[in-house]
Amino acid sequence: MKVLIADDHATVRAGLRVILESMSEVELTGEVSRLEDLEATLESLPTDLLLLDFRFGHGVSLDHLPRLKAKFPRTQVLMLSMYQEGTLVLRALQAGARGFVNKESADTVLLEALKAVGEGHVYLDQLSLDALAGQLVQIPDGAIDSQKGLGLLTAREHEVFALLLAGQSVKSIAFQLGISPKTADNHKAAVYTKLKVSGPVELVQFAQAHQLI
Amino acid sequence: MKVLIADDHATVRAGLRVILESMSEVELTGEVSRLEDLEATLESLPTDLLLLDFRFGHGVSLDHLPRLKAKFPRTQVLMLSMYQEGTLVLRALQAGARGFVNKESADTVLLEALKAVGEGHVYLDQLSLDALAGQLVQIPDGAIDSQKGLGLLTAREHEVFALLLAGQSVKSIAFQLGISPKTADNHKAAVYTKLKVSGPVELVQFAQAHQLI
DNA sequence: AGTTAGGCTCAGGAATTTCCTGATAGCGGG
DNA sequence: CCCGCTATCAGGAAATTCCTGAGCCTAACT
Repeated sequence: MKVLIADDHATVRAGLRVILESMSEVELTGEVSRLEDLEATLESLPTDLLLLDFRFGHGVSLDHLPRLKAKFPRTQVLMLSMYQEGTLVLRALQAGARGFVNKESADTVLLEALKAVGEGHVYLDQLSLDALAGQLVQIPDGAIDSQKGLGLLTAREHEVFALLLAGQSVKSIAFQLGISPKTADNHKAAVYTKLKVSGPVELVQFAQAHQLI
Repeated sequence: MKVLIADDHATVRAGLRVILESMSEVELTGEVSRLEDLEATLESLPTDLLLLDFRFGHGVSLDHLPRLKAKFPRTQVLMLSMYQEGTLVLRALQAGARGFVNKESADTVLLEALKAVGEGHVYLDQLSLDALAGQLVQIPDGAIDSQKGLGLLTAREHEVFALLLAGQSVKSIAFQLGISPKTADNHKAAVYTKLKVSGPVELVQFAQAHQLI
């Protein structure tokens, strides 16, 4: 099985190389460090399996996946992600990736993934599978969440919540509502607690998850 | 872990019983052979994991899943299918099932599945995973390039950007990247400037607008 | 009526984060 | 060789967050 590595970071490539060498079926045909070189390399090196960094080249390599798959249909793509890219697993599969493995995973996971994808199967590590399933669920959270989450907010807290989602600072929220910044701050804290979020990022993501945005 | 078996066929139930007995963590609390008895049994027997036949009671048990999940949210459902129900894996996950295993699979697969689902993870056997991925692929028209502000980010800034979207604090980002909090802070500032956002909320919204989450 | 509970308001103060500035070092291209 | 870019670090002022306590009002319950 001819494998090509595509990752910006030399250290990652080196690590992958070591892991791949332990697999007799794998023949590492080359490495690519820049997105610009990827297509040309694939043209010159027939490749069965492309180990593709999720954030390869500046941007999300996902965007290029459909084109790659169209151009090199017999090359299977196994995505490597540095972080927990959660919701992007679905899009990766939709774009034609055949596997998704976090770089934190044990070497054995990567080897399993290589084997599975090489044999024409799909492979997702546990993190990605859980994330994907979470994405797909569309039924149950409604009843529970509306009570455990948004339903708990008081009127004032709802206002603050909405203004926070608009990107307003606590100070300007206080001004708009005609209350003290301290009070607005307290409302924000109450919102955080009730929605079980611990920062603005999670707050927006909560809203996004509940289609409030 | 309290497990309940729901399957029409006595032979299947017997087989499952044997397999389950080999797992020390599992406590088999009961068995249900008729769909009509399922809800009543779940009410009387607190259940962590429901082993549910895909074709339980004449019909597709999938249809009842959303209601079951709403009524017994803490009960995780592991679906057992007799045939290759391919296209239905997606619907099962959407309906709230946490796992899908074919009865043809080896006993070890079922045990793995039980363990994973019991620990809060999702489990799909190879057949189901492949089927699911097949369902999801959609090779779209043109590759979408979302490289407006993103292209401006350096590699390091991309990493920081990704970690910020994961809700991490600057401090923990610094720790993960092995750099000073001050440096990470500077990277964050650079990201803000280049993406023309002025706070975490706008940052997440930028990501959302560019389909990065 | 009295009591209790919950919501809204405010603020003190410590800890933390942000924001701006300056500075050093490596690396690659002209 | 110098210049620009990147990565690194840090100082210090300003702002924000986090935790805590507290007063007031209304609604509900006894």
